[in-house]
Amino acid sequence: MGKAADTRLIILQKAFELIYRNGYQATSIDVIIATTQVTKGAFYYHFKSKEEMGLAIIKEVMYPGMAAAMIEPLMDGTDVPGKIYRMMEGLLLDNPFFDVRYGCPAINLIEEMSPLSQSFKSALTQLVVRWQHAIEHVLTLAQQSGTIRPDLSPRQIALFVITGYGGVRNMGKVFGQNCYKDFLAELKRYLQKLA
Amino acid sequence: MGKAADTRLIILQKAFELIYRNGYQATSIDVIIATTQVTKGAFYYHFKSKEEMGLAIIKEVMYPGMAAAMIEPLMDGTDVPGKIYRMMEGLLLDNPFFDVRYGCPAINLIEEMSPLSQSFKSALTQLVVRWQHAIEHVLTLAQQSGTIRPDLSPRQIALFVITGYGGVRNMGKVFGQNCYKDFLAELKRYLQKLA
DNA sequence: GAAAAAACATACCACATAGTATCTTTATGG
DNA sequence: CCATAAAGATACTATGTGGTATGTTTTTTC
Repeated sequence: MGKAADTRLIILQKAFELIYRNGYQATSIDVIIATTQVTKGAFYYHFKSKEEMGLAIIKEVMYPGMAAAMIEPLMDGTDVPGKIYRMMEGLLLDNPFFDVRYGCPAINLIEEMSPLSQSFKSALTQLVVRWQHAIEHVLTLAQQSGTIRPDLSPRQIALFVITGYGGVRNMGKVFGQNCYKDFLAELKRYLQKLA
Repeated sequence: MGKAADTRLIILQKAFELIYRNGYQATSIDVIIATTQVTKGAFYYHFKSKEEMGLAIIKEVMYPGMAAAMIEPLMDGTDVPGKIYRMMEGLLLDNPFFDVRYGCPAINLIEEMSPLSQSFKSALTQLVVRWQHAIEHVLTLAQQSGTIRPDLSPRQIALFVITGYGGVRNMGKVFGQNCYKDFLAELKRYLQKLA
């Protein structure tokens, strides 16, 4: 990797962490360049505005990250409710980067920026839609192979799972880690009843 | 009501709306006093800081509001799953103040401020705990009267319902009103299976 | 190895921010 | 009706903000 591409990536990653912990609007360019040791000139050479940097974070940091944690775990294996459950468990309990106090970077950004910026909203909608479609897809396959009931709506179930995730990330901020366990227990019960 | 108490209330209500739409940190004192036509001197006579105003909004505007919309609908009647469902439906579809684009004021504030301020976190935890206890309470009663299964955990179910709410408010920001309907349909299915 | 472009550095600007100091007006109790 | 305190108005400050102008250094290209 060239040195220029390297500083660009440093900015994206550090800014991602700062925004994750403090919010997009509360993260100033000045603290980003302070923590990255990158000067303002370098910053504005790589990004023409703060918004452009924010969108790059979504597309270049969050898209790949969510694919790894939210979609790949659904790929192989046949026990669909089990796969969905373990994907959720992995997200909530095993991911070493996520902190219960700060929730989920994607959910945080949706919450803060969707109403304020159409560009952010579009990029974040993409992200959620991909996840929903992945869940919906494995549910449809399970329905075709007869492991979950045919009268259920995969799209509806996928949405329900996703809303549960978004909500428990929110509740975790006030209740702490304990509510992750309770949520997972009830999610498991819910998923088992799909059969 | 005295004139002084009146301006205090005006500030709380207008600031509540502004924060609901734009977030707490993005809502400046200057725009609050501009939209309320209250001078800065008057503002700082009633609140010693922005944080004190924020906490007053939670306690004096949000507590009563949530009691009316989230707890009272659970009070009378016997069909507990039905009451929980209608409470949720009322919140999502009937409440004329809430706007799908801006989500839920309480959820927004939890998302933004819980990690940043212990005072906000405490006040907001109170709010959520009260709701959870109210739901848990009616579920326990239903369990005692035998209308829902005895092996289920009311606390766990209450948390699951609340997380669903928080999540769908989040998803509404990207998906719009449609996902409210889908969520409600799946919630109804989930609640009926508690019997 | 020099010209050209890419990458970075520094100093600055206009504006917004929360909060304060100091004043004037309005209500209230005797 | 007057003294006193409550309520409100105005001007100001220190700091932070995103962004720019204008430089210097480093890398590429021929």
